[in-house]
Amino acid sequence: MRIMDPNVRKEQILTAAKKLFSQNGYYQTQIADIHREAGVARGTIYQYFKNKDDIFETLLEKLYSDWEKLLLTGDIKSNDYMEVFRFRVKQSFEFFFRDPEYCNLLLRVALGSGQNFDRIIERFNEKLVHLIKANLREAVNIGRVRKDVNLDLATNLLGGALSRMLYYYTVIQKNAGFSIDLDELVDGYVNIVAYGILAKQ
Amino acid sequence: MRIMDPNVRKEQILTAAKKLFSQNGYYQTQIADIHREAGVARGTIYQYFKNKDDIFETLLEKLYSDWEKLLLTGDIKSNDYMEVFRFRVKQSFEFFFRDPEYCNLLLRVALGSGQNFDRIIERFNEKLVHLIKANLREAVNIGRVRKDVNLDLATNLLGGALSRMLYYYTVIQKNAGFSIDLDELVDGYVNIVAYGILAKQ
Amino acid sequence: MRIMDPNVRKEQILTAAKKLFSQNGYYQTQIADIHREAGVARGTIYQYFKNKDDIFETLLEKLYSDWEKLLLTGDIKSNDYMEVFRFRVKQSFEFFFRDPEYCNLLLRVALGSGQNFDRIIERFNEKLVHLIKANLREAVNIGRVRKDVNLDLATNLLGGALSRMLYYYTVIQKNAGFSIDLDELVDGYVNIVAYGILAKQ
Amino acid sequence: MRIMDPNVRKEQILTAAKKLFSQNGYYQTQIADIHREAGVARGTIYQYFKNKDDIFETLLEKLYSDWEKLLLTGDIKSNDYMEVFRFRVKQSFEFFFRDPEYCNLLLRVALGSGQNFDRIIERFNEKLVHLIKANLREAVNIGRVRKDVNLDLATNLLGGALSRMLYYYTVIQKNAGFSIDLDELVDGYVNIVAYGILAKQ
DNA sequence: AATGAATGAGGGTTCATTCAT
DNA sequence: GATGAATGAACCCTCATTCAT
Repeated sequence: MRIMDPNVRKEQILTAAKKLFSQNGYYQTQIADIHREAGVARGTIYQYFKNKDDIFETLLEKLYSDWEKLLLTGDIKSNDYMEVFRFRVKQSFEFFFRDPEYCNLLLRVALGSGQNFDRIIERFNEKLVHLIKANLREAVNIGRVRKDVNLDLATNLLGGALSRMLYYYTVIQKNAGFSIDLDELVDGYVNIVAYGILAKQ
Repeated sequence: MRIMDPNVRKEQILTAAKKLFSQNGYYQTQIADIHREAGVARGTIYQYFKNKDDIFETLLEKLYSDWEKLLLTGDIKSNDYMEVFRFRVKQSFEFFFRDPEYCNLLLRVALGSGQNFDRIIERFNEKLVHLIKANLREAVNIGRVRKDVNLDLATNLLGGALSRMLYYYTVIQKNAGFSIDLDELVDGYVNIVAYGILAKQ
Repeated sequence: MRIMDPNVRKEQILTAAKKLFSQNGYYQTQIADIHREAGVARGTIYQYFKNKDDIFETLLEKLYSDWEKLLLTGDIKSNDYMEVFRFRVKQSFEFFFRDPEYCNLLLRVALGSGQNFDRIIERFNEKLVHLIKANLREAVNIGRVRKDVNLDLATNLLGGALSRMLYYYTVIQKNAGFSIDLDELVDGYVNIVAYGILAKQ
Repeated sequence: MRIMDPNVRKEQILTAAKKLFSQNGYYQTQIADIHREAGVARGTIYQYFKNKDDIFETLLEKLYSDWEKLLLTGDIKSNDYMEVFRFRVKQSFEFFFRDPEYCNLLLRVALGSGQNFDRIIERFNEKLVHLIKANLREAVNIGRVRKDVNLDLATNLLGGALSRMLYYYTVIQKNAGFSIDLDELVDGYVNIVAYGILAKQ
């Protein structure tokens, strides 16, 4: 029994929980697993978290606020809409590449864990949608994006494509041991989204 | 309750299960809920299914085979690659519009239900990826699609965009009571994917 | 595993619970004790009762309704107020002599088990108080009881004396193996209450 | 928190415990509640008390010794048995009126807290019974009390009546905000016990 | 002496599955 | 085949107590 800085201890538990939730999902991760993985007594967990839900929510809240922070910082000054867009996309890739467990947690586990966490997921969604849609709208206004694109549709298309790529390249491929060139990915994404896949005639 | 045609009875159970799994997720749906919803005794369920997993898997297998059947039938003869692509996309929309519960089941519930069903999910994925990738490859070969697109990347991009749109328009919007013009959706999707979002300069 | 008439099974559980609650109190009786005593699986208990509280409450409700039934039946026709009073007192003694566990449950366990069951205890109290007080009031009106007795005070005095005697003679003495003459007890109680303890001068 | 006179600290804890035990009962009062209420660290409690039981027992012992002290002091010299009896009863009322929490603790909480404290409760009982019975016996001997009263029965009757009145007037009525005239209560009690409730014919 | 983080045995409850009817 | 009562492993959470600081 070693007394420890409460923040460190809390982090210790969260780290274990993140790993296990990400690996096995919410319902297939037991409190017993977490306390074992964290090297902490079972009861200790309940000094830092109200219950299992609370751990999971804390993880998601942290993910959300980290992401939000990222979006606020490191802004780019450019007049080219595509440049800005490219920057944002790269940021997201970097963010999730650094922490694939987060990626898995958000894009798979939380999504499928039932209505308990719908509210939180919704917050992510809204933020993402808002971000893309607002940018798109502006780009339409300045004539950079075609006037005939349906904003809602485009937003979902871009968002879905991004999510899937994040998931694929950070979770699936990385697990398989592939090394990936970030810039290549981002370029690939932006390119298709911008110009489509068709060859020029 | 009367004795009944085994197939009908099985269907009865599956229908109830689909509704509940889709609504509440795998772990938050109890056998008790299913038998109540199906109007069947608790024990009866175990005469048609080995266990809870089996029900869920059966549902997914059915979804898979229905989808496969769809892909085989109603083929289109056209020399235009985009025409074929458009046809396929519309098929998918139609398929999931007809049965939003399936859409939810596949795109949310199964995805987030842990490793138990990874194998099945993987089958879907492979099929979808193969479908898109094979088509893309051919399109590249015949010069319809740019040679510089990364096939893997494009596949994930197209697939992710499609999944998200399916989920958004069949589950989210439909619940909100919106009526949706299918052709508009498909056109929107194909258009962006083909030509990108940028305005011509 | 023997399937059994649900009412019998429920009674089986209640009987075990009554014994244990009465013996050891609410908090010191575990569900494990009850299912063992009842010769029933742990989970079975939850098919008949929502939770531990529910078992206890059911027991008290049953006690209450049995008692109520008793009070309604077997009425006596007599013009003598003391005769009626005597009859009621004897009824109560008989009731609790027949089931000392009930007596213990009500007069000790429920009373001391915290606010959870206050509402139910209160019901008993109100009924008892009402009963005594209403009778007293009438007896005052017809001039059988002194006009200068404070009704509230007398009610509590009579009730408290009765409770204590019930508890003493049904729980304590009976456990000690004494055999008791009911009529003697009732006479003793009524006599003191009616004429006091003082010798005539 | 500063280091403090051990007796003061102990008192601090006991005061908090008394309030909480009296309010919520033994099992529904947690050590956490007590240390919070006492404004003392959790561990500190265990420097003054062996365990939770010990706190409760200390409280009861204190109650017992306070009561004993009361019985020894302030004696009355009178040849009239009823005068002495009246004095004793008034003493008890005063004692519990001054400290309703004690009254609740003894008459409800301790009574219902299971066998752990039976021994202590028994001591109270014995003392009370002895007191009443001894006095009664003497009163019988000097011809003040009827020879035909059953001593055991009368003792329980008088004790039970007194307990209930104490509880009713110190806990229930006081909480309801009634102000009560002590002498009236005592007179009422003694009067009924002495002369009964019946009107003289 | 005082603190409060850490502990873990223990208890209530859930729920998939079995099986006597 | 159909039923639903019975089962008990499994899991979350509480809380009295300990002990390093």
